[in-house]
Amino acid sequence: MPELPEVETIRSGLSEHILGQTVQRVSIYSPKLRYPVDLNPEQLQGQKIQSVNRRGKYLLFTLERQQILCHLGMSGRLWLIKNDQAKRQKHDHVDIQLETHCLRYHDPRRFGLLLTINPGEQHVLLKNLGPEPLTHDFNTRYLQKILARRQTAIKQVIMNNHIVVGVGNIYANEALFRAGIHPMIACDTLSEKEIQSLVSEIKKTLKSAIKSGGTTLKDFTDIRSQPGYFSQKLLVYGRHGKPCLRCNHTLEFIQQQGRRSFYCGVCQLFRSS
DNA sequence: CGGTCTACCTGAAAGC
DNA sequence: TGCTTTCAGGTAGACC
Repeated sequence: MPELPEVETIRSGLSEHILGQTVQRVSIYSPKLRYPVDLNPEQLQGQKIQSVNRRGKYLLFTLERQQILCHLGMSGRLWLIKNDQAKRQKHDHVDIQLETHCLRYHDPRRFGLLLTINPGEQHVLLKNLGPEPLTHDFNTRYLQKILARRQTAIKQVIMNNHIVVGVGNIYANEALFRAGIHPMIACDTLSEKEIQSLVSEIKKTLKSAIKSGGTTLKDFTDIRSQPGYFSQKLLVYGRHGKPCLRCNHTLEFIQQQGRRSFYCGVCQLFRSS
């Protein structure tokens, strides 16, 4: 579900409310996520939350003696609920009871994860991640080098979190449209100008989505159940059959690696290699 | 190493 | 109405 802007929206919302709070109790109702939840309630109890950070689509909660790594997968959600409203529903898997609120992990499809990181440990899931797209480490020269030694469609490259983190199906489609690049073009045929434009549009799209509080398609909300408003600014995602907002040509979609790619055949001309 | 495909899981929507 | 099929925001790991 959530891509970088949605995770960032959750991170900043949580930060405002839970920093400095002490864990009162941890309840694991169902440990069956992508990996079994390995949080240790006894160890966590009494620890203060010092920071909430984000790496790609991962959230990292730093406590006094441990860190908690969290990924929301496709359908994971984190809610902050007031203590008196804490009645459990289907697919609520873990509660972290704090002083004023309960931090609740909910995930119908169970593709997410909640894992412990011990001090000094470099978690294997974080080890081989690419640069953050909103830092200078993600730049034209970097992407140029990567693209030159690969032979696959450009969309797959920008969705590969070993190359750049945080770009999922929605923002890959949006950024490619804004850069005028067809999703199926072989990545090693992009010009320097196109690569520059793509890097720039990825950054701009993500920043703009963060500003809007993320994208709500079906059910994304922030920790207070407010939807994100970037859905109203989507130019191609989910708009197949509708007119391109730039040239009026009817938008199309193709299946690519099992995922849908939405594009405008006029604004994003295909060329074979 | 790089590229492609599958599996993990549930629910909503579409198709019949 | 109800049964079946398809699809969904992610990504590690198996395979070639």
